[in-house]
Amino acid sequence: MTKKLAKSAISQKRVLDAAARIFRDYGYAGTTMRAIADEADLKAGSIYYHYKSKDDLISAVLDIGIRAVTDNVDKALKALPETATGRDRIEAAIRAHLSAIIEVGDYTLATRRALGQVPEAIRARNTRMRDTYGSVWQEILADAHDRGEFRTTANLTLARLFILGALNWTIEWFKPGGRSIDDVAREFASVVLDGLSGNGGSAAMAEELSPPAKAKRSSPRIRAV
Amino acid sequence: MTKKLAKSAISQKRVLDAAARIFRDYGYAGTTMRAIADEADLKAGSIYYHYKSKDDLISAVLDIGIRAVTDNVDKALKALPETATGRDRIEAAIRAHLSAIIEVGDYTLATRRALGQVPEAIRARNTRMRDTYGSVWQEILADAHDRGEFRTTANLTLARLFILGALNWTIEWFKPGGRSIDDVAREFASVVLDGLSGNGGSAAMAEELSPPAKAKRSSPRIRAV
DNA sequence: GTCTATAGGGAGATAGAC
DNA sequence: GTCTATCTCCCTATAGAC
Repeated sequence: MTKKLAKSAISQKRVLDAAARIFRDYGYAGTTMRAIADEADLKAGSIYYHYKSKDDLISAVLDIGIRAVTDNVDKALKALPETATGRDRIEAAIRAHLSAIIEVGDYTLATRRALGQVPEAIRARNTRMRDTYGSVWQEILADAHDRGEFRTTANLTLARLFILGALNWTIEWFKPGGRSIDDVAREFASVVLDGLSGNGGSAAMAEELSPPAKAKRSSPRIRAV
Repeated sequence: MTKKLAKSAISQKRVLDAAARIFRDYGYAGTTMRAIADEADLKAGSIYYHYKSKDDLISAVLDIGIRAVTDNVDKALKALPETATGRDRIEAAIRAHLSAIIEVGDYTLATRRALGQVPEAIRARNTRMRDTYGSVWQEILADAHDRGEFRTTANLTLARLFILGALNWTIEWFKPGGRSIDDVAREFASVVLDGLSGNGGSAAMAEELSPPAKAKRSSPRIRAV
Protein backbone atom coordinates (compact mmCIF):
# COMPACT_ATOMS: atom_id res chain seq x y z
CA MET A 1 0.00 0.00 0.00
CA THR A 2 2.86 2.38 0.76
CA LYS A 3 4.20 3.69 -2.53
CA LYS A 4 7.73 4.86 -3.11
CA LEU A 5 7.58 8.60 -3.60
CA ALA A 6 9.74 10.81 -5.77
CA LYS A 7 11.88 13.34 -3.92
CA SER A 8 9.55 16.17 -4.91
CA ALA A 9 6.53 14.22 -3.71
CA ILE A 10 8.23 13.66 -0.35
CA SER A 11 8.74 17.38 0.15
CA GLN A 12 5.19 18.04 -0.94
CA LYS A 13 3.87 15.58 1.64
CA ARG A 14 6.09 17.11 4.32
CA VAL A 15 4.66 20.54 3.57
CA LEU A 16 1.10 19.18 3.59
CA ASP A 17 1.53 17.45 6.97
CA ALA A 18 3.08 20.59 8.40
CA ALA A 19 0.20 22.66 7.04
CA ALA A 20 -2.35 20.35 8.68
CA ARG A 21 -0.66 20.77 12.06
CA ILE A 22 -0.45 24.57 11.76
CA PHE A 23 -4.02 24.97 10.47
CA ARG A 24 -5.08 22.70 13.34
CA ASP A 25 -3.45 24.98 15.91
CA TYR A 26 -4.11 28.42 14.44
CA GLY A 27 -7.10 28.12 12.13
CA TYR A 28 -7.23 29.41 8.57
CA ALA A 29 -6.56 33.11 9.03
CA GLY A 30 -4.17 32.55 11.93
CA THR A 31 -1.93 30.32 9.88
CA THR A 32 0.98 31.98 8.11
CA MET A 33 3.02 30.57 5.27
CA ARG A 34 6.07 31.30 7.40
CA ALA A 35 4.77 29.12 10.24
CA ILE A 36 4.08 26.23 7.86
CA ALA A 37 7.54 26.66 6.36
CA ASP A 38 9.18 26.53 9.80
CA GLU A 39 7.23 23.38 10.67
CA ALA A 40 8.29 21.75 7.39
CA ASP A 41 11.91 22.89 7.69
CA LEU A 42 12.16 25.16 4.71
CA LYS A 43 11.60 28.82 3.87
CA ALA A 44 8.27 30.47 3.12
CA GLY A 45 9.07 31.22 -0.49
CA SER A 46 9.80 27.55 -1.19
CA ILE A 47 6.28 26.43 -0.38
CA TYR A 48 5.11 28.11 -3.56
CA TYR A 49 7.08 25.60 -5.60
CA HIS A 50 4.71 22.87 -4.31
CA TYR A 51 1.45 24.75 -3.78
CA LYS A 52 0.45 27.84 -5.63
CA SER A 53 -1.31 29.55 -2.70
CA LYS A 54 -2.49 29.26 0.88
CA ASP A 55 -5.96 28.41 -0.44
CA ASP A 56 -4.47 25.59 -2.45
CA LEU A 57 -2.97 24.15 0.73
CA ILE A 58 -6.07 24.40 2.90
CA SER A 59 -8.11 22.88 0.10
CA ALA A 60 -5.84 19.82 0.01
CA VAL A 61 -5.98 19.48 3.80
CA LEU A 62 -9.77 19.64 3.88
CA ASP A 63 -10.14 17.04 1.15
CA ILE A 64 -7.93 14.54 2.93
CA GLY A 65 -9.95 15.00 6.12
CA ILE A 66 -13.28 13.94 4.61
CA ARG A 67 -11.90 11.43 2.06
CA ALA A 68 -10.25 9.39 4.83
CA VAL A 69 -13.65 8.92 6.46
CA THR A 70 -15.73 8.14 3.38
CA ASP A 71 -13.14 5.72 2.01
CA ASN A 72 -12.76 3.87 5.30
CA VAL A 73 -16.50 3.53 5.87
CA ASP A 74 -17.09 2.36 2.29
CA LYS A 75 -14.36 -0.23 2.70
CA ALA A 76 -15.72 -1.48 6.01
CA LEU A 77 -19.25 -1.84 4.65
CA LYS A 78 -18.06 -3.72 1.57
CA ALA A 79 -16.05 -6.09 3.76
CA LEU A 80 -19.20 -7.25 5.57
CA PRO A 81 -20.78 -10.59 4.60
CA GLU A 82 -24.09 -10.71 2.76
CA THR A 83 -25.74 -11.90 5.95
CA ALA A 84 -24.81 -8.79 7.96
CA THR A 85 -27.71 -7.25 9.87
CA GLY A 86 -28.52 -3.57 10.10
CA ARG A 87 -26.91 -3.56 13.53
CA ASP A 88 -23.74 -5.09 12.08
CA ARG A 89 -23.57 -2.38 9.46
CA ILE A 90 -24.10 0.40 11.98
CA GLU A 91 -21.43 -0.97 14.29
CA ALA A 92 -18.99 -1.34 11.40
CA ALA A 93 -19.65 2.19 10.14
CA ILE A 94 -19.18 3.68 13.61
CA ARG A 95 -15.88 1.85 14.05
CA ALA A 96 -14.66 2.85 10.57
CA HIS A 97 -15.64 6.49 11.05
CA LEU A 98 -13.87 6.70 14.40
CA SER A 99 -10.67 5.03 13.29
CA ALA A 100 -10.48 7.23 10.19
CA ILE A 101 -10.88 10.57 11.96
CA ILE A 102 -8.35 9.54 14.60
CA GLU A 103 -5.90 8.10 12.08
CA VAL A 104 -5.74 11.45 10.26
CA GLY A 105 -6.36 13.45 13.43
CA ASP A 106 -4.33 16.48 12.36
CA TYR A 107 -6.38 16.79 9.19
CA THR A 108 -9.65 16.18 11.04
CA LEU A 109 -8.91 18.86 13.62
CA ALA A 110 -7.59 21.25 10.98
CA THR A 111 -10.91 20.84 9.18
CA ARG A 112 -12.88 21.51 12.35
CA ARG A 113 -10.92 24.67 13.06
CA ALA A 114 -10.62 26.05 9.55
CA LEU A 115 -13.69 25.00 7.55
CA GLY A 116 -15.85 27.85 8.77
CA GLN A 117 -13.31 30.49 7.82
CA VAL A 118 -12.25 29.26 4.43
CA PRO A 119 -13.19 31.11 1.20
CA GLU A 120 -16.69 30.22 0.08
CA ALA A 121 -15.78 28.30 -3.08
CA ILE A 122 -13.46 25.97 -1.20
CA ARG A 123 -15.93 25.37 1.60
CA ALA A 124 -18.75 24.65 -0.84
CA ARG A 125 -16.79 21.89 -2.56
CA ASN A 126 -15.87 20.24 0.73
CA THR A 127 -19.41 20.59 2.05
CA ARG A 128 -20.71 18.72 -0.96
CA MET A 129 -18.44 15.78 -0.13
CA ARG A 130 -19.74 15.83 3.45
CA ASP A 131 -23.34 15.86 2.27
CA THR A 132 -22.67 12.78 0.18
CA TYR A 133 -21.25 11.05 3.22
CA GLY A 134 -24.36 12.05 5.17
CA SER A 135 -26.57 10.26 2.65
CA VAL A 136 -24.51 7.09 3.03
CA TRP A 137 -25.46 7.13 6.71
CA GLN A 138 -29.07 7.92 5.91
CA GLU A 139 -29.12 4.78 3.74
CA ILE A 140 -27.56 2.65 6.47
CA LEU A 141 -30.23 3.73 8.93
CA ALA A 142 -33.08 3.42 6.42
CA ASP A 143 -31.92 -0.09 5.59
CA ALA A 144 -31.94 -1.17 9.24
CA HIS A 145 -35.37 0.41 9.61
CA ASP A 146 -36.69 -1.38 6.53
CA ARG A 147 -35.49 -4.67 7.96
CA GLY A 148 -37.67 -4.04 10.99
CA GLU A 149 -34.74 -3.64 13.37
CA PHE A 150 -35.86 -0.23 14.70
CA ARG A 151 -38.86 0.83 16.70
CA THR A 152 -41.38 2.37 14.32
CA THR A 153 -41.25 5.75 16.09
CA ALA A 154 -37.57 6.31 15.30
CA ASN A 155 -36.78 9.54 13.43
CA LEU A 156 -33.98 8.56 11.10
CA THR A 157 -32.87 12.05 10.10
CA LEU A 158 -32.49 13.20 13.69
CA ALA A 159 -30.81 9.92 14.59
CA ARG A 160 -28.27 10.46 11.82
CA LEU A 161 -27.51 14.00 12.96
CA PHE A 162 -27.23 12.76 16.52
CA ILE A 163 -24.86 9.91 15.65
CA LEU A 164 -22.63 11.92 13.34
CA GLY A 165 -22.47 14.77 15.84
CA ALA A 166 -21.32 12.46 18.59
CA LEU A 167 -18.82 10.72 16.30
CA ASN A 168 -17.34 13.94 14.98
CA TRP A 169 -16.96 15.31 18.48
CA THR A 170 -14.86 12.33 19.51
CA ILE A 171 -11.73 13.89 18.05
CA GLU A 172 -11.98 16.60 20.71
CA TRP A 173 -11.43 14.23 23.63
CA PHE A 174 -10.01 10.96 22.32
CA LYS A 175 -6.34 10.49 23.16
CA PRO A 176 -4.35 7.56 21.75
CA GLY A 177 -2.99 5.45 24.59
CA GLY A 178 -6.20 5.56 26.59
CA ARG A 179 -9.29 3.62 25.58
CA SER A 180 -9.12 1.68 22.32
CA ILE A 181 -11.12 2.83 19.33
CA ASP A 182 -12.90 -0.53 19.32
CA ASP A 183 -14.09 -0.06 22.89
CA VAL A 184 -15.40 3.43 22.18
CA ALA A 185 -17.11 2.24 19.01
CA ARG A 186 -18.75 -0.68 20.82
CA GLU A 187 -20.11 1.53 23.58
CA PHE A 188 -21.34 4.19 21.15
CA ALA A 189 -23.16 1.57 19.11
CA SER A 190 -24.63 0.17 22.28
CA VAL A 191 -26.03 3.55 23.33
CA VAL A 192 -27.42 4.32 19.89
CA LEU A 193 -29.04 0.94 19.38
CA ASP A 194 -30.06 -0.15 22.87
CA GLY A 195 -30.04 3.10 24.85
CA LEU A 196 -28.75 3.59 28.37
CA SER A 197 -31.76 1.98 30.02
CA GLY A 198 -32.15 -0.82 27.49
CA ASN A 199 -30.61 -4.22 28.14
CA GLY A 200 -28.34 -4.64 25.13
CA GLY A 201 -25.95 -7.56 25.21
CA SER A 202 -23.01 -6.01 23.37
CA ALA A 203 -22.04 -3.36 25.89
CA ALA A 204 -18.50 -3.49 27.17
CA MET A 205 -16.36 -1.90 29.85
CA ALA A 206 -18.89 -1.57 32.66
CA GLU A 207 -17.72 1.33 34.75
CA GLU A 208 -19.34 0.41 38.01
CA LEU A 209 -19.80 -3.28 38.66
CA SER A 210 -21.02 -2.86 42.21
CA PRO A 211 -24.81 -2.83 42.65
CA PRO A 212 -26.60 0.53 42.60
CA ALA A 213 -26.08 2.33 45.87
CA LYS A 214 -25.77 5.82 47.26
CA ALA A 215 -22.02 5.77 46.78
CA LYS A 216 -20.12 8.91 47.61
CA ARG A 217 -18.61 10.25 44.41
CA SER A 218 -15.79 12.74 44.37
CA SER A 219 -16.10 15.48 41.74
CA PRO A 220 -14.47 13.79 38.74
CA ARG A 221 -11.69 15.30 36.68
CA ILE A 222 -13.53 16.08 33.47
CA ARG A 223 -12.24 16.93 30.05
CA ALA A 224 -13.71 20.05 28.52
CA VAL A 225 -16.52 19.70 26.07
CA MET B 1 -35.76 40.55 33.61
CA THR B 2 -34.83 43.11 30.94
CA LYS B 3 -33.00 45.96 32.63
CA LYS B 4 -32.81 49.50 31.37
CA LEU B 5 -29.27 50.09 30.21
CA ALA B 6 -27.23 53.27 30.30
CA LYS B 7 -26.26 54.70 26.92
CA SER B 8 -22.70 53.49 27.33
CA ALA B 9 -23.86 49.98 28.22
CA ILE B 10 -26.02 49.92 25.11
CA SER B 11 -23.05 50.71 22.87
CA GLN B 12 -20.98 48.14 24.72
CA LYS B 13 -23.61 45.47 24.11
CA ARG B 14 -23.86 46.48 20.43
CA VAL B 15 -20.11 46.04 20.07
CA LEU B 16 -20.21 42.68 21.86
CA ASP B 17 -23.01 41.32 19.67
CA ALA B 18 -21.20 42.52 16.58
CA ALA B 19 -18.00 40.88 17.79
CA ALA B 20 -19.80 37.54 18.31
CA ARG B 21 -21.08 37.62 14.72
CA ILE B 22 -17.69 38.49 13.26
CA PHE B 23 -15.76 35.96 15.37
CA ARG B 24 -18.39 33.41 14.33
CA ASP B 25 -17.72 34.07 10.64
CA TYR B 26 -13.97 34.63 10.60
CA GLY B 27 -12.52 32.95 13.71
CA TYR B 28 -10.17 34.63 16.12
CA ALA B 29 -7.25 35.56 13.90
CA GLY B 30 -9.46 36.28 10.91
CA THR B 31 -11.48 38.86 12.82
CA THR B 32 -10.34 42.46 12.53
CA MET B 33 -11.32 45.32 14.79
CA ARG B 34 -12.38 47.16 11.64
CA ALA B 35 -14.84 44.41 10.72
CA ILE B 36 -16.36 44.46 14.21
CA ALA B 37 -16.56 48.25 14.08
CA ASP B 38 -18.35 48.16 10.71
CA GLU B 39 -20.83 45.59 12.05
CA ALA B 40 -21.49 47.75 15.13
CA ASP B 41 -21.70 50.98 13.10
CA LEU B 42 -18.77 52.85 14.51
CA LYS B 43 -15.06 53.26 13.81
CA ALA B 44 -12.31 50.87 14.83
CA GLY B 45 -10.65 53.27 17.23
CA SER B 46 -13.89 53.72 19.17
CA ILE B 47 -14.06 50.09 20.21
CA TYR B 48 -11.13 50.69 22.53
CA TYR B 49 -13.29 52.98 24.63
CA HIS B 50 -15.40 49.93 25.58
CA TYR B 51 -12.90 47.07 25.46
CA LYS B 52 -9.21 47.46 26.00
CA SER B 53 -8.13 44.87 23.42
CA LYS B 54 -9.21 42.20 20.97
CA ASP B 55 -8.43 39.59 23.63
CA ASP B 56 -10.76 41.36 26.04
CA LEU B 57 -13.55 41.08 23.49
CA ILE B 58 -13.08 37.40 22.64
CA SER B 59 -12.87 36.62 26.32
CA ALA B 60 -16.27 38.21 26.95
CA VAL B 61 -17.79 36.37 23.99
CA LEU B 62 -16.47 32.99 25.15
CA ASP B 63 -17.76 33.47 28.68
CA ILE B 64 -21.28 34.27 27.53
CA GLY B 65 -21.29 31.15 25.35
CA ILE B 66 -20.69 28.71 28.21
CA ARG B 67 -22.51 30.65 30.94
CA ALA B 68 -25.74 30.62 28.96
CA VAL B 69 -25.65 26.83 28.96
CA THR B 70 -24.66 26.20 32.57
CA ASP B 71 -27.17 28.74 33.89
CA ASN B 72 -30.04 27.37 31.82
CA VAL B 73 -29.35 23.76 32.76
CA ASP B 74 -29.02 24.62 36.45
CA LYS B 75 -32.31 26.50 36.31
CA ALA B 76 -34.10 23.64 34.54
CA LEU B 77 -32.87 21.06 37.03
CA LYS B 78 -33.87 23.17 40.01
CA ALA B 79 -37.34 23.66 38.54
CA LEU B 80 -38.00 19.90 38.59
CA PRO B 81 -40.17 18.43 41.37
CA GLU B 82 -38.61 16.27 44.08
CA THR B 83 -40.23 13.26 42.48
CA ALA B 84 -38.42 13.65 39.16
CA THR B 85 -36.79 10.46 37.88
CA GLY B 86 -33.35 10.18 36.35
CA ARG B 87 -35.00 10.12 32.96
CA ASP B 88 -36.86 13.34 33.76
CA ARG B 89 -33.62 15.04 34.70
CA ILE B 90 -31.83 13.87 31.56
CA GLU B 91 -34.66 15.04 29.34
CA ALA B 92 -34.76 18.41 31.09
CA ALA B 93 -31.00 18.89 30.83
CA ILE B 94 -30.99 18.02 27.12
CA ARG B 95 -33.79 20.50 26.45
CA ALA B 96 -32.12 23.24 28.50
CA HIS B 97 -28.73 22.69 26.85
CA LEU B 98 -30.23 22.83 23.36
CA SER B 99 -32.34 25.92 23.93
CA ALA B 100 -29.40 27.76 25.49
CA ILE B 101 -26.91 27.11 22.69
CA ILE B 102 -29.49 28.05 20.10
CA GLU B 103 -30.70 31.12 21.98
CA VAL B 104 -27.16 32.55 22.00
CA GLY B 105 -26.25 30.90 18.70
CA ASP B 106 -23.83 33.60 17.58
CA TYR B 107 -21.84 33.22 20.78
CA THR B 108 -21.98 29.43 20.62
CA LEU B 109 -20.70 29.35 17.07
CA ALA B 110 -18.11 32.03 17.78
CA THR B 111 -16.82 29.82 20.58
CA ARG B 112 -16.67 26.79 18.33
CA ARG B 113 -14.69 28.70 15.70
CA ALA B 114 -12.39 30.68 17.93
CA LEU B 115 -11.71 28.71 21.10
CA GLY B 116 -8.90 26.68 19.58
CA GLN B 117 -7.02 29.76 18.38
CA VAL B 118 -7.32 31.99 21.38
CA PRO B 119 -4.32 32.87 23.59
CA GLU B 120 -3.64 30.12 26.13
CA ALA B 121 -4.59 32.04 29.29
CA ILE B 122 -8.03 32.91 27.92
CA ARG B 123 -8.68 29.40 26.67
CA ALA B 124 -7.65 27.85 30.00
CA ARG B 125 -10.14 29.92 31.94
CA ASN B 126 -13.01 29.06 29.60
CA THR B 127 -12.02 25.39 29.54
CA ARG B 128 -12.26 25.24 33.32
CA MET B 129 -15.86 26.46 33.11
CA ARG B 130 -16.58 23.76 30.54
CA ASP B 131 -15.05 21.08 32.72
CA THR B 132 -17.29 22.11 35.57
CA TYR B 133 -20.30 21.79 33.30
CA GLY B 134 -19.07 18.32 32.30
CA SER B 135 -19.16 17.19 35.91
CA VAL B 136 -22.74 18.39 36.27
CA TRP B 137 -23.63 15.95 33.51
CA GLN B 138 -21.56 13.21 35.06
CA GLU B 139 -23.60 13.65 38.25
CA ILE B 140 -26.89 13.53 36.36
CA LEU B 141 -25.93 10.24 34.76
CA ALA B 142 -24.47 8.77 37.95
CA ASP B 143 -27.68 9.64 39.76
CA ALA B 144 -29.86 7.87 37.20
CA HIS B 145 -27.51 4.90 37.37
CA ASP B 146 -27.66 4.79 41.17
CA ARG B 147 -31.45 4.77 40.99
CA GLY B 148 -31.20 1.60 38.94
CA GLU B 149 -32.58 3.21 35.77
CA PHE B 150 -29.66 2.15 33.57
CA ARG B 151 -28.45 -1.24 32.45
CA THR B 152 -25.47 -2.23 34.59
CA THR B 153 -23.14 -2.38 31.59
CA ALA B 154 -23.52 1.32 30.77
CA ASN B 155 -20.27 3.31 30.68
CA LEU B 156 -21.22 6.67 32.10
CA THR B 157 -18.12 8.59 31.04
CA LEU B 158 -18.43 7.54 27.42
CA ALA B 159 -22.17 8.16 27.53
CA ARG B 160 -21.54 11.70 28.76
CA LEU B 161 -19.03 12.38 26.00
CA PHE B 162 -21.43 10.91 23.48
CA ILE B 163 -24.39 12.98 24.64
CA LEU B 164 -22.53 16.27 24.93
CA GLY B 165 -20.88 15.73 21.55
CA ALA B 166 -24.23 15.21 19.87
CA LEU B 167 -25.77 18.17 21.69
CA ASN B 168 -22.92 20.54 20.89
CA TRP B 169 -23.01 19.54 17.26
CA THR B 170 -26.65 20.53 16.97
CA ILE B 171 -25.74 24.18 16.47
CA GLU B 172 -24.15 23.18 13.16
CA TRP B 173 -27.40 22.05 11.55
CA PHE B 174 -30.31 23.42 13.59
CA LYS B 175 -32.17 26.23 11.87
CA PRO B 176 -34.92 28.18 13.65
CA GLY B 177 -38.16 27.87 11.73
CA GLY B 178 -37.75 24.17 11.11
CA ARG B 179 -38.18 21.56 13.82
CA SER B 180 -38.85 22.85 17.31
CA ILE B 181 -36.20 22.54 19.99
CA ASP B 182 -38.62 20.48 22.06
CA ASP B 183 -39.04 17.93 19.29
CA VAL B 184 -35.30 17.60 18.81
CA ALA B 185 -34.75 17.28 22.56
CA ARG B 186 -37.43 14.62 22.88
CA GLU B 187 -36.00 12.52 20.09
CA PHE B 188 -32.42 12.87 21.35
CA ALA B 189 -33.49 11.76 24.80
CA SER B 190 -35.36 8.87 23.28
CA VAL B 191 -32.28 7.65 21.40
CA VAL B 192 -29.99 8.04 24.40
CA LEU B 193 -32.32 6.33 26.85
CA ASP B 194 -34.15 3.75 24.76
CA GLY B 195 -31.96 3.36 21.69
CA LEU B 196 -33.10 3.06 18.10
CA SER B 197 -34.16 -0.57 18.43
CA GLY B 198 -35.68 -0.23 21.91
CA ASN B 199 -39.40 0.33 22.31
CA GLY B 200 -39.48 3.59 24.26
CA GLY B 201 -42.82 5.27 24.72
CA SER B 202 -41.70 8.89 24.58
CA ALA B 203 -40.53 8.99 20.97
CA ALA B 204 -42.19 11.58 18.80
CA MET B 205 -42.37 12.58 15.16
CA ALA B 206 -42.22 9.19 13.50
CA GLU B 207 -40.73 9.73 10.10
CA GLU B 208 -42.12 6.71 8.37
CA LEU B 209 -45.43 5.46 9.66
CA SER B 210 -45.89 2.87 6.95
CA PRO B 211 -44.81 -0.67 7.83
CA PRO B 212 -41.25 -1.71 6.98
CA ALA B 213 -40.97 -2.44 3.30
CA LYS B 214 -38.40 -2.29 0.52
CA ALA B 215 -39.50 1.24 -0.36
CA LYS B 216 -37.58 3.00 -3.08
CA ARG B 217 -35.76 5.95 -1.55
CA SER B 218 -34.43 8.81 -3.56
CA SER B 219 -31.03 10.12 -2.48
CA PRO B 220 -31.99 12.64 0.19
CA ARG B 221 -30.84 16.24 0.30
CA ILE B 222 -28.48 16.15 3.27
CA ARG B 223 -26.99 18.91 5.31
CA ALA B 224 -23.24 18.75 5.74
CA VAL B 225 -21.83 17.30 8.90
C1' DG C 1 -18.19 58.70 23.31
C1' DT C 2 -16.71 58.90 18.80
C1' DC C 3 -13.78 60.60 15.45
C1' DT C 4 -9.18 60.91 12.28
C1' DA C 5 -4.51 59.92 11.66
C1' DT C 6 -0.74 57.22 12.18
C1' DA C 7 2.99 54.39 14.35
C1' DG C 8 5.00 49.93 14.01
C1' DG C 9 4.75 45.35 12.80
C1' DG C 10 3.51 41.21 9.73
C1' DA C 11 0.97 39.18 6.14
C1' DG C 12 0.85 36.61 1.12
C1' DA C 13 3.05 36.33 -2.91
C1' DT C 14 6.80 37.10 -6.59
C1' DA C 15 11.56 37.51 -8.79
C1' DG C 16 15.72 35.88 -9.61
C1' DA C 17 20.22 33.89 -7.70
C1' DC C 18 22.16 29.42 -6.85
C1' DG D 1 14.10 22.67 -5.32
C1' DT D 2 15.35 25.99 -2.15
C1' DC D 3 17.10 30.29 -1.06
C1' DT D 4 17.03 35.72 -0.11
C1' DA D 5 15.02 40.02 -0.84
C1' DT D 6 11.26 42.74 -1.46
C1' DC D 7 6.61 44.65 -3.06
C1' DT D 8 2.22 45.93 -1.44
C1' DC D 9 -1.26 45.62 1.61
C1' DC D 10 -3.58 45.38 6.10
C1' DC D 11 -3.35 44.56 11.01
C1' DT D 12 -3.71 46.25 16.36
C1' DA D 13 -3.41 49.85 19.18
C1' DT D 14 -2.59 54.72 20.50
C1' DA D 15 -2.88 59.99 20.50
C1' DG D 16 -5.35 63.79 20.53
C1' DA D 17 -9.21 66.73 18.32
C1' DC D 18 -14.09 67.48 18.86
